[in-house]
Amino acid sequence: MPAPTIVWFRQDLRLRDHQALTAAVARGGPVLPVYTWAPEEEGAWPPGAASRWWLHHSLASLDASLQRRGSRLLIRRGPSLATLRDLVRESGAGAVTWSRRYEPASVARDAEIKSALRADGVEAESFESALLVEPWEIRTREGQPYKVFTPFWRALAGGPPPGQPQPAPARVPPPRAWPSSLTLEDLRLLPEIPWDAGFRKAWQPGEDGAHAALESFLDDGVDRYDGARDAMARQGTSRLSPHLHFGEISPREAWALRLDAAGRRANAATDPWLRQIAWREFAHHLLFHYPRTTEHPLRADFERFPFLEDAPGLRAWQRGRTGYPIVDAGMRELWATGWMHNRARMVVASFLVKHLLLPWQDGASWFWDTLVDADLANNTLGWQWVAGSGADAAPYFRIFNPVTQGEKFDASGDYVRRWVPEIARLPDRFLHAPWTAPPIALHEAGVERDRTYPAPIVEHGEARARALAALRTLSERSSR
DNA sequence: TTTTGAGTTGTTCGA
DNA sequence: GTCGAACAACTCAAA
Repeated sequence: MPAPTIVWFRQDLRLRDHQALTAAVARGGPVLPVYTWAPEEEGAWPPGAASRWWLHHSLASLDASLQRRGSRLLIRRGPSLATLRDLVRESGAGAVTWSRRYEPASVARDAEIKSALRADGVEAESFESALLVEPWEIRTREGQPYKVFTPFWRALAGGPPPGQPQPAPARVPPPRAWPSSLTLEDLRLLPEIPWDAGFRKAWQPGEDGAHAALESFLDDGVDRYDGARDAMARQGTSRLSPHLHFGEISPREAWALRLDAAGRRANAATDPWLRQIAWREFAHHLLFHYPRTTEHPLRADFERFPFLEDAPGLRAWQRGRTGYPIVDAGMRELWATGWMHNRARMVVASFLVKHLLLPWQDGASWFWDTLVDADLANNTLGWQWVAGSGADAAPYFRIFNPVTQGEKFDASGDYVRRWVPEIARLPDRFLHAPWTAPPIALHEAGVERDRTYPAPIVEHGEARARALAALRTLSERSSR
């Protein structure tokens, strides 16, 4: 009987299309699936509260899936290397397998663990899992990583199609005796104050939930995606991001399942939804190649962008009390459900960086703590893109007008009414700009300026001019 | 090497 | 109401 193999789970909480698991099963001996909780190894970015909530439920789901296949999930606390060594010793395991991660802290840690285990005489093997293509496999002709999405996308869509996803193993052979394990509750991932009621209604973490979400989107939403994804009140998006982040479904599965109405594989070059999957891919590749960008702007001149300090402004933004209904609706959706519509993310991010002139890093930190899909690569790319300091950055003049955005993408007002109920009775034409409503309309809607709902904390025209002036300081000084 | 065209998601202003 | 141009200059990627 071959020695046991340890499968070290991290952000790959699934059984399907899982090469590290498949390889472990193929070795023929018992398999020990383990999760090690080691937030201190995530550098400056240990999982936030919303992520921990998701993680708890996803681990529970993974354990249940393993139990249906004759196995279970071991849970331990880090440090990861010491924990894996303990398990090797306790079980007599001859090998450890895992799925690669690409964030700066993980890359360094995993390399260390791999060489330490090998030095111990234990086989250690990592597998691809989270991406369609490894970050070092796509390069420009110059051999550099892509910094512009469109050519990256052409290279990805024009390259060989991603491999076929593998099925889950029918059975995961257990060891004769299980080593000790913590319980999931021991990790204390769930909030002590029960703020998660909205989360439970909105989400089903775990591999089954991921496939349910994908299938309902493929049945129902994907063909309308291009037109519908911008409407904030509708479920026009796939809502797959947290499932992808935790690896409950692999991008290869998403890619492979994407069939057009006639049942053919969708065309990678033209499918708008596959393009979004490619953005995720792009973000991960960029973070791998430019690990400093979690804190530092990719474009160095933005180091001296004249951001302000404004604690009350930041707090108003976080709490959804800026006086701009579409901004406040987004921020409150985030707080209540751990998620925000993508269009709303752009609007609130632009508002923080351009209207309030607050550092994008402040926004990134808040999103990190509050999003269930908080993902270092996506978060970094998104914020730098909005700030104008990143790859393929928004042109300097792209400053969202929160009123126009609201009128365009929440024309019915359903989104604002849902998340900012105190102004719900305002007529549509004032809903996105309550300060323009005449006193009688406010009165009839039961809105009292500054008491029911705040007046705008900055005036759009002034804020826009101020942001443009701040951006101009960069080009002035650099051209000298 | 040099040149050329392009670059996710916008807004405003004036005709 | 609709439309097109202007809004910095720069960097990237490929020819």
